Amino acid sequence: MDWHELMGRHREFDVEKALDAAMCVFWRKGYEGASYADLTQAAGVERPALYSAFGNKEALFKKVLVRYYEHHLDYIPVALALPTAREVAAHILYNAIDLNTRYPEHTGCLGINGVLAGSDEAEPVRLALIEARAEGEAMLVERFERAKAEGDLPQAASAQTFAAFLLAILHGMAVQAKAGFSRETLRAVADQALSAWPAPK
Amino acid sequence: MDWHELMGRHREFDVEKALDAAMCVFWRKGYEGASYADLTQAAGVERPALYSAFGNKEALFKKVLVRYYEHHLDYIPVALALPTAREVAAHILYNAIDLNTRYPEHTGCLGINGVLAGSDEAEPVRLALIEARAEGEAMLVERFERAKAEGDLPQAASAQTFAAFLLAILHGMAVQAKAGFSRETLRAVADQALSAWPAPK
DNA sequence: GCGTTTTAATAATGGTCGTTATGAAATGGA
DNA sequence: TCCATTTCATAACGACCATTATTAAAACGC
Repeated sequence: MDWHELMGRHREFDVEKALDAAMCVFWRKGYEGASYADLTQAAGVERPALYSAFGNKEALFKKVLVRYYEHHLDYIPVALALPTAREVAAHILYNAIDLNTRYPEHTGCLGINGVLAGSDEAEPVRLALIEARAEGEAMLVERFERAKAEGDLPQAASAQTFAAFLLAILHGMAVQAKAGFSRETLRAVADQALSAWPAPK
Repeated sequence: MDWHELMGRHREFDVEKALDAAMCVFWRKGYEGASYADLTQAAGVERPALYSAFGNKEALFKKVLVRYYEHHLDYIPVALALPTAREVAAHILYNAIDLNTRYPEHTGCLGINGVLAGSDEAEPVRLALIEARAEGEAMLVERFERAKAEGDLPQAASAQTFAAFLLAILHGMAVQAKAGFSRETLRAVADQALSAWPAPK
């Protein structure tokens, strides 16, 4: 490699910095929502320079994805080396939480956002969907408060937590269904979630 | 209402059918991935007819969303009326699974897909992301198989199920982070998930 | 310094997007 | 029958999209 650096004009921009800039844009706006104008502006590089360095938009996103796994999902191999499965799960979960909330300008996960986020003019629709889910969540919270009052859930339990947990499972299953998971697998996920449920009384 | 039906030419297409057709398209392709050409073709209606009946693309999606809640999420109020919180959760979970897998041409949830799915030419990227998650899932399955061999997970447990469950939580938390959930709420969700984890030995 | 090779910058390409004039056809009231 | 009103169909609009010719500039080996 690098044999081509011996001749010709040198590249004037930092490839790694440009890749990080592109990652920020994709992380925030998603794949389709990120226009090439956004990417070149964030990288401070003209269009043909990005093309010659990384290929087209799809190739650039895939390079960004590799970098994301190497630089931000490096806690996963660490977790996999832990002694117990519970520690594995805990390590992954807590590190994912940190990653999802560390950068205010691009929350969540690049992989999910990559196809969940969208361009700016789609924001009203995103907000409408978020609001719709929030209404559902509020109904669940109210219902679980009633359950506490009826002794159906322990007094120490948080209705808000149970609602958020249930919604997380629902969102996760929806993403998995989109990814082609079988009904039986989803059923097993749901049963596993229910096994965490406190017994009545 | 309907005062305007007394005069002028009558509408020649069924508004409800057009709304259902638009719902199918949005469900499969997401909001941004669904072009107005897709919508008019699916509805069998010319462009200005859709505009005059429902407004622009955003207004049409919101009308579709209302219809989705009324026609496909009607199991939620039913669930909320069940006697125990566990039954509420179980009813919602199982009905969501059915909804997510009932229609092969538009799997998952309209709400999630609305901002998760995309247009056809973004499919290579979707597949790349799905493959990346599948690799992570495979690593988790392998790790949990080892845990079973080490007595860290019960022999009766399914490593595949635990991996799918953990991924569902991760996906759900990513969606929630994107929706603005606080770090503390996500932490509570993770702890709730871990409370379902079987104890070692 | 010359020639070769690579990058940089400007600008243009074809295509698709969401949205909308425009005018013809149809309907009911007067 | 004629008018007011609404829908229908064709076609066009400007904007933005991802992608690339094209030309100028820079850096090396010789």
